[in-house]
Amino acid sequence: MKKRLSLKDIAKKLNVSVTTVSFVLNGKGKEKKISDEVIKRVQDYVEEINYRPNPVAQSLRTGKTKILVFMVEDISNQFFSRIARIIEDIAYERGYKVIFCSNENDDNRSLELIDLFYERQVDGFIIIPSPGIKKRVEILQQNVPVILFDRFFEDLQSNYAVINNEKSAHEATEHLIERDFKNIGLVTIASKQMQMAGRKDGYQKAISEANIKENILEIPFSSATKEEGRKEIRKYLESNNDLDALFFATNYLTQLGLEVLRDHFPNKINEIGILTFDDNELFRIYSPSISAVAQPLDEIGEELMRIMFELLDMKSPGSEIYQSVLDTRLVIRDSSAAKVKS
Amino acid sequence: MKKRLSLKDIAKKLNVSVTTVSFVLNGKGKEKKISDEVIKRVQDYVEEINYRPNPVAQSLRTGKTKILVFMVEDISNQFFSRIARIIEDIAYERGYKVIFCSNENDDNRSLELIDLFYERQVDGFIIIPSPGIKKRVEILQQNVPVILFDRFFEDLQSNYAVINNEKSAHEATEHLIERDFKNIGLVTIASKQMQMAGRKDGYQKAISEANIKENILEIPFSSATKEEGRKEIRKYLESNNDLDALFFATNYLTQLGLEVLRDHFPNKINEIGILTFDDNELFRIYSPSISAVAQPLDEIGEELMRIMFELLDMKSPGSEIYQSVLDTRLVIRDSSAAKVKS
DNA sequence: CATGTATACTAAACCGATTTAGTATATTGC
DNA sequence: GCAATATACTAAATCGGTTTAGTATACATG
Repeated sequence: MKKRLSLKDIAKKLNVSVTTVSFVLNGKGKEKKISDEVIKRVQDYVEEINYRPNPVAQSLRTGKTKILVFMVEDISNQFFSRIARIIEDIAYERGYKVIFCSNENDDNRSLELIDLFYERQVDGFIIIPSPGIKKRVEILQQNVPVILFDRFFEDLQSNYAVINNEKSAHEATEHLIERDFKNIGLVTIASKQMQMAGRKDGYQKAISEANIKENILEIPFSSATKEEGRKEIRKYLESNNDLDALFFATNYLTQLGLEVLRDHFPNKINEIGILTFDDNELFRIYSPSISAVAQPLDEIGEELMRIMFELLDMKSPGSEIYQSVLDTRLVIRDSSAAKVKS
Repeated sequence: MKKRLSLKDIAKKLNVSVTTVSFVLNGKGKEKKISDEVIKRVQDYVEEINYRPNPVAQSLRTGKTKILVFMVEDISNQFFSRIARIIEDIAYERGYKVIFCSNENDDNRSLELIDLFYERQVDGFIIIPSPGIKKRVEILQQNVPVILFDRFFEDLQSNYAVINNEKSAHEATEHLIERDFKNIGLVTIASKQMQMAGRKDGYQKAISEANIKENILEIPFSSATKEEGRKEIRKYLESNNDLDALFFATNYLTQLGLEVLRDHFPNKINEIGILTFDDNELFRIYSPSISAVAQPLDEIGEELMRIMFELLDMKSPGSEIYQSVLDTRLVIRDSSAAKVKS
């Protein structure tokens, strides 16, 4: 494979200066008073040899890399990889590449990754922030476009696209109440993260409005291994025999819950109402199919990129703030059908 | 945020040359006869200001970007995103970043992406090749490390890490036979891709060894939308009422199959044996839990990266070929338990 | 005819590193 | 004491673009 050609080679071949070629390539021919004849010669030759400028050199000079970073908790999680896929498509259409990375919701990892990519001069960040990186985000967004999603910091002005967790959980709980469930348990994780708090609030609000009693299992975050989680849920179900519906605050918990039901309460699965936050294939295919609060993945992806391009097109970062709160969709399936009471 | 410092700034500050600083930073101080005193002064200052060389400039000069490309059909597919996660971790440990991209199993998209990233001077490619890119892979691998996975081209010498599809399908089918299933249907897609062919071969071999009759549904690849797929499977089940077990050749088909069973043959799910290629959460959690041929995701990821680093550490690309065929694990769950025949 | 202003281009600086090819001084060998 | 070698460092080229600041020529104007 022959060596790649450079501007210099082209210039030499055409007997013009590197500058001229560069101007033409960047569409500044007219503006820079290059004659039509030369413009055509350059364009034709460039076409002929299928020349493409070296992006690394361009990045060095311009400080722009046409690379965006998409940082989530764990890219192997459906929710994140689905959005990743959407973002990838939109980015490539505009000539941007995307580097995905997983921060494990760990502050140190997040900070390392941010530094790493900031150094690499990526053009923008889309981040699910781990709890303790507010300071870094604040500084970062003064230098480069940053958009948070899934959650944000209440006391930091920043760009974000999130869903309305409280409203969604409220509606979902109301749905269960409408379907005549009277003793609805919420299974969540003990976490101060805003999206979890919002879901809990929504649940509590609907419960108290209906004048029934709340019943919450908060699984300690530290003991959130699968085994521990299952144990907690099992204990909860055993000691709350009168529950007639379960609302799981994340898909992860729902999966644990379904396993527990299958393995230890096989009859209950068709007697108890089940509703989950975050939809995925599993819940659609499961038998019974599981009702779910579906986040609008396409919308989230599109919104994130819409904001990103607004920010990229602006001259001064930080001069305007974009904040989107999107609505979820309640997907009603068999698991929340009113049950025939025995 | 103050401007980032460059080698020049450091050199000026310390009254040495840029060259000296560069040598020290690259650990060539001793070799280049820089005095211990100067080495220390440079190191201390660099430490103090927490200087990190500009990776873009380094890339321009060295031609290396420390970026790898991981190209799969669709990054939002569990199978791929799980491997992506493993690769990400290993790569970062060695200072490499990974760009993930989805080729949709489309040749044009694959070629575009390859060109795009080759231009960007990425250091290596890990690729699930779409059917028609053999030529490009052949050329590519002469210039940069390339490893194929999931499938490869039979008539092209290349690095790859794949699983033994035939053996896996053979074992899986044997397992069903052992469990006393007598009329085992294979549901696959009509595709000449080697991994699909291998799975079919393994199934057929086991069937003929057991002296029972084969029964194959090949869903045309073109009509492989969800709706079409479900229709095909439904028709198949209706017209093959005597099937007592189903072996799905991909997890995608299994999902369709489970839906069809749930919606149209609700009793059959517990009467019929079910086995799937490619394990995932869904199958573990499903009720009944679904037996599966599990690809060793960690091993695949680790093997890919092991080979990648071998190739990266070599001076001349292409001087050695690495080919790995990994074994799968048969995860036996409830769906393949011997059924009580009525 | 001298001056001003378009036109059509180019030389050279620059981005920030790495690396080759030196140079100046000190030390060693004979 | 003088050439050869080692030591300790540096100037400048290079990677491949973009961009600033010119230059040379043609043409118009008073």
